[in-house]
Amino acid sequence: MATHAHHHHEHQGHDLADAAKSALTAAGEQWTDMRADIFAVLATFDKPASAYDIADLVSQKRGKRVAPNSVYRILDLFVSNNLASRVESANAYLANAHPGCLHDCIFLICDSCGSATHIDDDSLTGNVRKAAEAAGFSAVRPVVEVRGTCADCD
Amino acid sequence: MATHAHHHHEHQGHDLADAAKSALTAAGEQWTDMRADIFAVLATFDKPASAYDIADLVSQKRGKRVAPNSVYRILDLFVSNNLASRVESANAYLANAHPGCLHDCIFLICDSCGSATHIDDDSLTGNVRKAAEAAGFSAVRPVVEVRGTCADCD
DNA sequence: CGCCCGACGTTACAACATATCATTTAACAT
DNA sequence: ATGTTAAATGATATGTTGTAACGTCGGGCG
Repeated sequence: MATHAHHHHEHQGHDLADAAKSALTAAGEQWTDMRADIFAVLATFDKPASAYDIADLVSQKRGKRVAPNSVYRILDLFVSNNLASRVESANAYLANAHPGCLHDCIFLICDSCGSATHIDDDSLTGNVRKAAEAAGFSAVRPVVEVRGTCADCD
Repeated sequence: MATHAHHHHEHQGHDLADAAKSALTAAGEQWTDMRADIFAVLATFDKPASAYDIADLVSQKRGKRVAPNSVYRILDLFVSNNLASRVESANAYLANAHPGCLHDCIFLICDSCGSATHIDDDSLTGNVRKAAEAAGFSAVRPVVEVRGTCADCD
């Protein structure tokens, strides 16, 4: 794997794991071996990873079966703390490249190769929030995803 | 439930079923008893209905087990022809109040009561499409949903 | 009639998610 | 060090959602 291409403020590899650890501990949660392993595996994916995918890989890595429910517990924790996002239209998860920094994420998922790219557009998601609030909704959490075909698969 | 509030151009009840039938036949598809039953059941819901919910109700209605499989097939057909929409964040389906008329729908789903409301905002979804296309995606299908708490549950 | 094709039935299974309770580990006071 | 408590994880079971594969039935058409 290449070493750097440090772009604007995104982490990757060990750097990313460190950032995740910091964000989680800053939130008063523990950074356990299990959590580290699950995060590490999740971070290797460039497409949304299902809890079962992760469970399998972590099981291999540890030489001991890790049950899906353990993975779900930790993924939920990650999502709550912005270390990861759930991609609703894929029933799967992605590591967040900028833990601790919170956005309403927009995901583009390629129906052909399954890869996902992530864009932030706060004005766009802000408008989604506004529209929901105008309709009387509160505590809103936008889910903005786009299914389509990526440039590589075109 | 109130009786009317005929707003701009939405169908309901028998009227809606008729519109659905027209739209489907216009697309060269058949309007069978099974399809009519499934659509009728789907249209009774004011919250996203799972394929299994529908299967159960249609089974009752017909006095004969209808397998989820059959329901999925027909729901897929409905979705393809704009008679219904899939709500990704709920793994469930909603009848479309204006069959034949195509929009990128925005759904607001209440986490408390589960009800869903539907809004159209073509400029908003248009911007989502544009953002995806700017990122090199084609044949895009926006998924814009908002989880939150509705006014009634507030 | 014989053929094809679309719709639906049947069965089986794969994939995703949660509930419940037991066990282990960490934190901390005694 | 040891007991107490709460958090984290393990184990098992089950519930929910979604597909695959193939069989049957009935209508349209040569």
